[in-house]
Amino acid sequence: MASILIAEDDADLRTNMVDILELEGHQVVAVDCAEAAISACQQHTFDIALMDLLMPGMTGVEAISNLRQLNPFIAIIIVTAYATVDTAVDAMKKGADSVMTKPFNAGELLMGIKRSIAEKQLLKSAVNIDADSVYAALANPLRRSTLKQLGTHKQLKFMDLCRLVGVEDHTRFNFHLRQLKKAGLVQQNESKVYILTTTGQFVLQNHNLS
Amino acid sequence: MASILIAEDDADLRTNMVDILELEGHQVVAVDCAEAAISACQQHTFDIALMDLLMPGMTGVEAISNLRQLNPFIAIIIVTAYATVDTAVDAMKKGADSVMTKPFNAGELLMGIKRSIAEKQLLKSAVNIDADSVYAALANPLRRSTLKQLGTHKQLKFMDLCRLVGVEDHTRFNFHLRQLKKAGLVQQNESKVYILTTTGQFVLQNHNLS
DNA sequence: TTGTTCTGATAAGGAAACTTCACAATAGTC
DNA sequence: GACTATTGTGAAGTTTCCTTATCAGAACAA
Repeated sequence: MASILIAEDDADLRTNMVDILELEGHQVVAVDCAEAAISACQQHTFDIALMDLLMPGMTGVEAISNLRQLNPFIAIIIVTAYATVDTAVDAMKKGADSVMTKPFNAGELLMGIKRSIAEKQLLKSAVNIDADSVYAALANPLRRSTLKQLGTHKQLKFMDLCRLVGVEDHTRFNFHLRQLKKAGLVQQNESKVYILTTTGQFVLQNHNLS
Repeated sequence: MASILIAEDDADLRTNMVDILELEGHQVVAVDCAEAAISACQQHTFDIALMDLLMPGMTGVEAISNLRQLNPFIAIIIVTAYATVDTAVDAMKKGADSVMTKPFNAGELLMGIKRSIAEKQLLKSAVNIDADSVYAALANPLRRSTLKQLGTHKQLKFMDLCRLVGVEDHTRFNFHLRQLKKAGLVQQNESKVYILTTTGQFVLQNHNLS
C-alpha cells in the first residue's frame, strides 16, 4: 500500500512496528537513528516517515527539515513515549505532520498511518495543478484581489465583483476574470455566478496572498 | 505593545488574564465565546488571539478558520485545561499557532505571548516582499527550477547553475537569473557566487514549488 | 603568450500580456 | 414597449516578457 520509513532505536518496538505494517501490506524500511533515516530518504522516496523523537544522535524533530528537503511530500509522524503538549506543539511547529504517543497498539498505529495518507492525498491532488498558469495568474494584484474577494464572499455576480475589486472598466476586469478562469482558479456555477474552484480555494488558503 | 484578543468563558480566569496582560502594557479585548471573538475580529485587527478550547457554542479550534479569514496574520493560541497530545496536534493541524495548557501562571502566559509575537515577526517581514514581482518571477518554470537548485546546493557558480537547470543557452539563462535578482529572490555574494536571499529562502520553503 | 571557458552587457525581434475601444445580447425596471 | 444596467465578444493598440544574436572583459589552462 504505502512506502513507510521507520526510525526507532528500540529494536523490539522496531521489529514489532515493521511486523504490524508489513502484515497490512505496506512496504517498510526500518533504521535505528535519524541519520540513517536521512540517508535512506536519499535512496528511496517514502510516503511516510515514523520518527522516534529520542534516539542516539539527532532527534526525530531535528531531522524533519532534512527529510522534507529530500522529499517535500513525505508525511512525517513523530513518535515518542515522553510526549507532552509542549513537545507535540514544538514538533508541529518544526514541520511534523502528526505526533503519536508510545505505547500504542496495532490499531492505533494503522489508524495514524491511514489518516496521514488521507491528509497527504489532499495536498497531492493540489500539486497536480498547473504551476505555470497559477503563478502567472497570481502575478497580477488585481487578480489576487479578485481571488480574495471571492474567498470571503463565496459567490458574486460579475458587476458586484468588479466593483468590490475597484475597477471601473468592466471589460478590463473581464479580461482578468477570464485569465483566472483559464488558470482554473475561478469558475461560474449554473446560474452564471462566479465562485472559486477547489484549486482556487486551495491556493487562497496556502498562499497568504497580499 | 501588542493587541490581544481573549476568548474565555470562565469570568475569573478571563479578568485575571486581562490584568496580567494589561499590566505588561498590552492592549486587550476580552470576550466570553468564540462567536463574540469573530465579531470582535471584524472590528479590530489583533496581533494575537487567545482562544479557550471549550466554550459554550463554537469551540476555539472551530473558530480558527473564521478568525484567519478575517485577519491572515493573527497568531492564534489555543488555551485549554484538557489538553492532550491528540487535541494539541489536532489544533495545530487546524491552523493554531500554539497550544497552552491551563493552569498557567503569569510568567508562562507572557512567555507564550512573547514567543508567538517573535514567530509572527518572521512572517511579517516576509510579507513585506513585493508580491507582484515574486509571483511574476515564479510564473516561469525555468526560474522555479533555478530557485530549487539554489535551495539544495546553497551556492552555485553561473555556469554550474545553468547546466543544472538544463539550459544550453547561457545568455538566455542569464536573463532569467537577472529577473530573479530583480525580484529579490537571488543575490550574488562577494565572490560573485549565486545564493538565495532570505526572501528567496522563505519563498522556497513556503511555496512548495513544483 | 595564446586560446578557451566563464560571465555578462546590449540590442533587435517576436510572443505574450494587458488596456482600450466599439459593439451586442440579455435581463431587469419603469 | 422603452430604457437602463448587466454581461459579455472581438479587434485594435501598447506595454512587457522572452528569445536570440553579437560582442567583450575576466579567469584560467596549455
